[in-house]
Amino acid sequence: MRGDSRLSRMLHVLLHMARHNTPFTSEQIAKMLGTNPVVVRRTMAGLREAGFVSSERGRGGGWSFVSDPTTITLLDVHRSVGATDVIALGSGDSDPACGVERVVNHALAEATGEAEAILLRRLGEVTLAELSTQLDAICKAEGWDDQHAPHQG
Amino acid sequence: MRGDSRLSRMLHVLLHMARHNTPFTSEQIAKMLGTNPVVVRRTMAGLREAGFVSSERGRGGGWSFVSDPTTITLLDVHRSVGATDVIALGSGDSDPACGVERVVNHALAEATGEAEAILLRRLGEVTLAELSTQLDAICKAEGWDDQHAPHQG
DNA sequence: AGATTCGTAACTTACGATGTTACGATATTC
DNA sequence: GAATATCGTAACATCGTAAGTTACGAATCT
Repeated sequence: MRGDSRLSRMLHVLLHMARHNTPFTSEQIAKMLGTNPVVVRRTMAGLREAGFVSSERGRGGGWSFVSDPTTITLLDVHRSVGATDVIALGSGDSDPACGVERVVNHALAEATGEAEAILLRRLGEVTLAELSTQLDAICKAEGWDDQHAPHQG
Repeated sequence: MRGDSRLSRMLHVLLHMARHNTPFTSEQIAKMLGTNPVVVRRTMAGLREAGFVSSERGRGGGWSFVSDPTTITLLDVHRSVGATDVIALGSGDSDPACGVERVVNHALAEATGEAEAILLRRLGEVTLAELSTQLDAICKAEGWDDQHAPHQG
């Protein structure tokens, strides 16, 4: 897999957490995502700042979902993990004297701007609650219990 | 500037070349782009394979535009430079057993897929000839001759 | 006090685009 | 045919970002 996996990972975690009452430790989440507890804390710090989760230290501590899944969109999560530019097509100088560069920059900005706008709009249209509903359908169709579904990734 | 600048740079070069008859050396192009002749050759090799330009070795050699600007779209150039995924939002495992991951992957693929489709469509709708026409307008409005316009970038 | 768990700094690794050096191949000029 | 100009390409270095790792301090519970 290439690029930034933070959004994907955090959605994964949030979906699980929104369906359980007990806190998850960074260790557990790291196993769930196939990564390291420090990476989990680092990434989830953004979710905490956004108010989506809380963390408690010490024995019995861990991460808890403390918000309303119907109000959190994928865009909210995307922003909370501190993602930068999603579209990697750079234009050159931002204030070019060269007319050629100005024409090129403008054409590229048109295309990438619209694509990025669409992406953010789509992310903003989907809530965690909607994903959870989709998950219900899968669990039911395959006779799964979310708690015991396999977790290779 | 962040990300991949190859498309931007190659459009810059192609626009210049399409308006002149003499070949450009890698050295000249490198100065134009603020980079290195080797980078120019490396990137323009893709344009040559696509049939948009040709290169000649030895004294008096260099790069020449050998195609029709009305038939080359920005998408053609984008593809010829060997660009990979433009949208950097990765999903996790491509064939996950975990239902949560399947739901997340699907939601992200929907959003990024549509954004990428829009981007490619837009790039495919603009030809080099159209950019050249826009450039004519700028040159005329500002009393420029393309040959002598400044080239800081 | 001891165990658990998060917070965070510091360092390393991985990867792709870019930059640089070096040298060989080819074409022109004299 | 020697000198020069120019591309072709390999090899290596640099840079930015996400990710992985180690280490240790802070907080909380038993």
